[in-house]
Amino acid sequence: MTTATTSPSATPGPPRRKGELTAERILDAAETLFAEKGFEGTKLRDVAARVGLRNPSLYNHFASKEALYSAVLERDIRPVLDLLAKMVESQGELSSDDVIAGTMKALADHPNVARLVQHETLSGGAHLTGMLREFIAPVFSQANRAATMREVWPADQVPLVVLSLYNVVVGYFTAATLYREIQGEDLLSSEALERQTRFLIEFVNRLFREAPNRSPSDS
Amino acid sequence: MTTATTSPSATPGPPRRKGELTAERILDAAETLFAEKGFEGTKLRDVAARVGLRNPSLYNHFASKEALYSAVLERDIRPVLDLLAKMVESQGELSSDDVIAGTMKALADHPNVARLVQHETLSGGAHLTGMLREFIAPVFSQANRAATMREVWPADQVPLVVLSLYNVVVGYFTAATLYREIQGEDLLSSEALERQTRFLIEFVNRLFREAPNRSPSDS
Amino acid sequence: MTTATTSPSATPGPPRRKGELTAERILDAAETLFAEKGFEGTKLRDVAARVGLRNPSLYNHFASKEALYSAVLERDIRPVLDLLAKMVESQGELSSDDVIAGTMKALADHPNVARLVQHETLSGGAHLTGMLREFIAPVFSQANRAATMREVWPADQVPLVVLSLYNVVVGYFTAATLYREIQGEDLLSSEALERQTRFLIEFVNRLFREAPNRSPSDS
Amino acid sequence: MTTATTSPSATPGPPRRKGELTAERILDAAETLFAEKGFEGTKLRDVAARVGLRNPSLYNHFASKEALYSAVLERDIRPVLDLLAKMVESQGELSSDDVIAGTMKALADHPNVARLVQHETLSGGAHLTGMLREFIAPVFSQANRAATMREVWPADQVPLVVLSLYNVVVGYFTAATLYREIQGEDLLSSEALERQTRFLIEFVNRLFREAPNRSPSDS
DNA sequence: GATGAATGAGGATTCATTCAT
DNA sequence: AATGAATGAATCCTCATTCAT
Repeated sequence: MTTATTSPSATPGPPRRKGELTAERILDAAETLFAEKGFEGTKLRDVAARVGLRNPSLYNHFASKEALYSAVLERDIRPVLDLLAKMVESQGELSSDDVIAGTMKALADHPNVARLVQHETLSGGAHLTGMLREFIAPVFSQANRAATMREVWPADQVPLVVLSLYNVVVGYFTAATLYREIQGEDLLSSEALERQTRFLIEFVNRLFREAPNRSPSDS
Repeated sequence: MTTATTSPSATPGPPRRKGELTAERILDAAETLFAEKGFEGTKLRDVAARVGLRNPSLYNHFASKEALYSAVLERDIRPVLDLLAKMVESQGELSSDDVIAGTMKALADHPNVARLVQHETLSGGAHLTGMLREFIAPVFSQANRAATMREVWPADQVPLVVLSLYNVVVGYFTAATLYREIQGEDLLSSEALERQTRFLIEFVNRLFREAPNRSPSDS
Repeated sequence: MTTATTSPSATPGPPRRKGELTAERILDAAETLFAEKGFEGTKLRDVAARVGLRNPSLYNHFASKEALYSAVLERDIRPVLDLLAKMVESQGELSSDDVIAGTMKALADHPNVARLVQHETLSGGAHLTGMLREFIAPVFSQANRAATMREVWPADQVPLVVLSLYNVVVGYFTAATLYREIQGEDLLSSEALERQTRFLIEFVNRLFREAPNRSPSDS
Repeated sequence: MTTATTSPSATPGPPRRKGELTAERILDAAETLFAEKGFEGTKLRDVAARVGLRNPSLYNHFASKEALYSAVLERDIRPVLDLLAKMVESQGELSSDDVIAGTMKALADHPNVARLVQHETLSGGAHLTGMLREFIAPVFSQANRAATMREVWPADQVPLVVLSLYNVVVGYFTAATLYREIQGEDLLSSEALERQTRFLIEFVNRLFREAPNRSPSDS
């Protein structure tokens, strides 16, 4: 009906990457819905409808709802975690400001990532496959180490600072929808995102300031 | 069965109201499940099973799944919001430390509240009745006002501080389940909660500390 | 709630026929609903609500929904059939006008009877217990005999005349509800019922007129 | 399974539209059951079973039980009403005998129509869509006008004659099931239907015969 | 006699998934 | 690659009925 692939064998140029494109569009639609309604709340029919397909067509691209969900997580969360991992590793070369700006940029490009992660967090992360889990612990560990090095917070509170920062960053995106409805402002606009980035830098600055005489040019 | 009505006709103290108790237990079970799986992910059968009932019995106490969900939100969120509203109102009399400690205590008593709210936040809050919504905006407004008075943050970032604090507080409970699984520590233990409270006080302290000559001469 | 039998043992006069009255009121409510919605379409809850009772209270008066339905049929149809049977038997003494007027009066007193019978007729009469069935055949037979004696209609059409008369009489009440809604007139008002009675007399008159010279004073 | 698609790929004539056929068969099954048991008394499972389907498969063809019921009414009643409307309009060209014969033929082809209409009539016609309702009033009006022109019945009784005719025609089909069980004769056999048609013609004939000096000199 | 609570049976509906086309 | 049709499993919900109070 919608797709009228006239002749099945004539297009010579680009070998009809229509399939890939469709899969991508399915992922996009699924990302949006999974982010809003979670796994159980998302109906494949709605995903298909967003792409202009019927329900069963999704199975030409993904083996199951679970597979689709995993693919979304993989596609969306993986890059962010990779980025974080990279930042955390080469932490010596990057100022914390750079890390913040970089993270914010990564999340701003895929605002649904934060919401997907929140859903997983709420439900205990049953879907956070091992692959992804392996990333989280290291990231937290590294962050803990970095925070410890600042020698500002007592050891037993360092993980709480890290968790707080995590929540501030993630929560910003989580709250965006409701915030707009209640406060009337779009937290995902580029201005808002820039402001939040600036804010985060100052925010972290304050959290780790003090100590002897640590100037920002210190690290 | 579960309710130990000792003697069938003698209980003089509390008038036998097995019904109310059942409703309460249903709310408890529903709270737990809604908090973990969200509205769609929660099956009424599971709720009933937790109370030792069959599925249809729930309808003797709540008209529908929606009604049950609303009742849970109402019962759980309302008191917290009331508390917040009260605190925010009598802001002059309470130190910010008291507000923090009070809020933490309220949430610690009902750790699921934060998760329920997060679910609502993610899905756009379609279930947050107007009554409840009316509370949210004022609380944020008051918090904004209070934060503004500190004259620490520029006006356009005050809401971001407030939102961040909100996310830190709520996110702490949201992350508890996953945190335990990954970090092996129970954030809901009384020690952890006390630590978090202490941390939050210092946290806020730092965020609003009188700007210690923020590096005009510094950089 | 509704029934406030103040003291359980004091009323000396009439030995509290409240029970009977309740049963009667239940029958009334059930009659109305069964007539409108049929057996399956009628919910005991609705019946109870009409009497100001809760669902289970009906079981203090009737053993089951089936029993209640049978009781309604019994109470309502029986007298009409009895009347018909009596009329048909003593046909020599009654003019057809009297039979018509009598039947109409009986049905007018219980306008739901016709509708109950129609429901049974439509569904094949599974509930028309033997008792009631025994009545129908004789009534039709007698009516056939009476009609045959008029020597107006050919033998093979006599049953059709009888059936038609039956349908005219019963259908009048059946159509009342819809008729009012569409034509805006209440067929059950006393004026309408009188008019219909007069009409029926003339109607029958016409159907059986002709023949030699049968005058109304003939019989 | 049920549909004998002789060869799976050869049928040249009618383009394979198994779907439409299935929908048609569902309508058939639903018609039968709705006619007998009414809306509430009909279980979708039974409808599906008659077509050799499982319950949920019906939803591939009709959105809901209500939609299925409406579709049945629409499909079945509409043509009959259209026919009546047409007849009533071109009343000048058709003898009343033709109208009677035509109506009987239409109803004989779909004997369930009368029963469906009776169910609706009994329950107040909540399901008769406005579209269909619009037809009923005109048909009655036209019939009233036609009957009035005969100048046989007094004005206030004309609607009663029309209603009676309606009841005689519809009631014949309504009573068929029970009649067979009690009288042992099938009113829907072609002989019976022909006889009834003949009867109806004579019946109407008598009802509208020029008043043969109705016994002014008679009594 | 009335009712709150509980429930087995069932009924409409949804949904993920399969399969033939 | 897309889809109409079919379906098993499950879900929410209704209802008649029971029972203890």
